[in-house]
Amino acid sequence: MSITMKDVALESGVNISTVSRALNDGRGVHDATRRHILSIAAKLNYRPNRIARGLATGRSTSLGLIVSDIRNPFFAEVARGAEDAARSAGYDLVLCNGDLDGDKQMQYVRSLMEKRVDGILMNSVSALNRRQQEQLARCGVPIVLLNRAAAPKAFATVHADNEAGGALAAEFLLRLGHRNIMHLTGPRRHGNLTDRERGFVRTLEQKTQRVEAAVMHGENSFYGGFTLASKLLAQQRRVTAIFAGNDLMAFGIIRAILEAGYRIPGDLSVVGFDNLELASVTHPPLTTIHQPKYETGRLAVEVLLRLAGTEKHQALEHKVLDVQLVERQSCRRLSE
Amino acid sequence: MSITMKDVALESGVNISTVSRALNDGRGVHDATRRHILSIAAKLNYRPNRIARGLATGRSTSLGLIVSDIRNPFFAEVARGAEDAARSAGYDLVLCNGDLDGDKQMQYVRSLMEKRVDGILMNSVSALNRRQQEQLARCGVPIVLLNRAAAPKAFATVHADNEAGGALAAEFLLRLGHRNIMHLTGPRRHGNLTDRERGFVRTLEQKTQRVEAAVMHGENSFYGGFTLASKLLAQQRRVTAIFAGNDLMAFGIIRAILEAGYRIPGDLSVVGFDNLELASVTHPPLTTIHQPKYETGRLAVEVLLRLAGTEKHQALEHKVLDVQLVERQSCRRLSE
DNA sequence: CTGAAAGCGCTAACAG
DNA sequence: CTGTTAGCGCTTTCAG
Repeated sequence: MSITMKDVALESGVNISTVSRALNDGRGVHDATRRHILSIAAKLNYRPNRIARGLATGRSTSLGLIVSDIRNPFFAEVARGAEDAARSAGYDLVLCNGDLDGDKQMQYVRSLMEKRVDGILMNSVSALNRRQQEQLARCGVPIVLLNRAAAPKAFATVHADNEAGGALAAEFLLRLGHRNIMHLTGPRRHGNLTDRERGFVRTLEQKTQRVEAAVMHGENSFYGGFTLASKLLAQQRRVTAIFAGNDLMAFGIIRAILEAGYRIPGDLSVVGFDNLELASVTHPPLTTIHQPKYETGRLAVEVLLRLAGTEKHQALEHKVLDVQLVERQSCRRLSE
Repeated sequence: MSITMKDVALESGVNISTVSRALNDGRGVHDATRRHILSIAAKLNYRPNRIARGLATGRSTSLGLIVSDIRNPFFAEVARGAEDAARSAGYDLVLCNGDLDGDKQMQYVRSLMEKRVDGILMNSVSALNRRQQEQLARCGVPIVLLNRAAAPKAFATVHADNEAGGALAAEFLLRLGHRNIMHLTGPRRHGNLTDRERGFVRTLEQKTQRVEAAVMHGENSFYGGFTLASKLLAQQRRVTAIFAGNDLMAFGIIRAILEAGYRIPGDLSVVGFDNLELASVTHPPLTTIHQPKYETGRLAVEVLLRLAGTEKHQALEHKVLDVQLVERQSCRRLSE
């Protein structure tokens, strides 16, 4: 079929193992023979078969990336960072959409392990039950998570400081004079969103007594935000500001508010989380908490590759990235 | 290290090849022995090594997906469709970001071929020069493109009817009474965008004589749209409507218009292309040409898998998917 | 510095 | 229906 090392060896008049050495590090091969072999390989247009190489070495030079849904712009950004980092290290990335479904995620993990990936980057394990998490923890492949781990010693993690971000949002809204604030977010027990919620609620509670803050949980998506906000507006509660679990939900919230005939920030202020590129395209442009998404993906594979290098998959790193408030035009100062 | 077929064979008291048969189709194995082997395999928690399998069979059960940039929501949607289809056929998807860069794309192709992927899904080949395209055409792996092929006999294709979409946009704007229309789009010679432009311009030209239509080319991104529109507005030309190459650019255009103090659709109408989920979140909601993105990805993988099945990679299919106008609130009828 | 040889884990004839 | 036997293409000791 295609050109193999054997062909190159035959043509070069050397042994196949010499070809192997020449083509890899090149160490321990006479410089002249190495150059000769290289030129023959080029002439024959030799292409290594990485899958054979993988069988022999036990490594596949590929990584798995399991995100909830690549259509979520946050994950797309992370994926890009991850792919760039993987690629520049010679690895490639297998994309998986876990849909926040424990069984589906485990299927992906199994499939990736059968392909002998050298590491797995995972969105979150909060959709997995106890048994699944343990199974994952001792699967023999390094894993890094994109949210805070429940069990810090089981997995490495790389994520933004979600709790601080939630606190930032709360402080900002309080500073503007808001006292009736809702938090519309995704499902309970969703790693990162839960941390944001905690930071937000805690700050509200400790900063002042006469604050009404309530949380509504829904689907983590554009439609989830839309639905939640529609429900809220129908209740006619006196709310002056909304903190969304993320920008995607904020977009849905904005849409619902505008469709209901209210104005932003005139009637309602809203702040998001993520700082997606499109956060500046809404009307009004969205005030939001910025987190370094691309960087998260990049860092996560760097950590992963470091783990994949060592024999012991220990020395788990836990990187937390800074967040910051990006003030645009979706919030207003409340008159006394 | 891990459990292999040999272990299962030893434990079951049969030959390794019987294990192989039992674990695969199961044909030609006595039902009782098969069940026995399966139970042993389960007990031992046996996991097949797909990379060894790949070496033996010559197939890897994985596909490559090369898109410009997964952060482009259009590609994210396509990728999701592709991944779902691949997964349900037992294949997995290797993600690559080609960045519209010919050399980078070819590097990806080479890397994918070294991993012996069974097929490649590619955004476009218009960034490749003649030599690269030919090289690609005879690389021995089935390829399907996501835009109209310059050489229809070299690659299979799956894409929306971009030319019809461009025509649709033109007809719509003309029907509303617009006569001074600009088309702001991405780089020249960008497969799909070029087709849209052609349909748009052709329709304008043949429907009426006294129409001014001009095209401005820029970067295919949010910022590209923003920049182009800013430039246009600075020129003070009398334009009443803008057709954007796609929604992402339309978002940038909208942002620029609003920032310059104009109103949509009061001062300027704009229509996009793609119908991204977020097209309904802008203010005003964007009128756009819908194309089936998820479906495109799904179909493309199906075509690819069909090609991967046959020995001869011929019988190239060319699927064109319908588009349609989605009227929202970013366009107005011109008073006489 | 180079060659010979064993083997990674699985499949696929070919016999029996 | 099952066992034997070659490999798939490459790496990696171990000798020379």
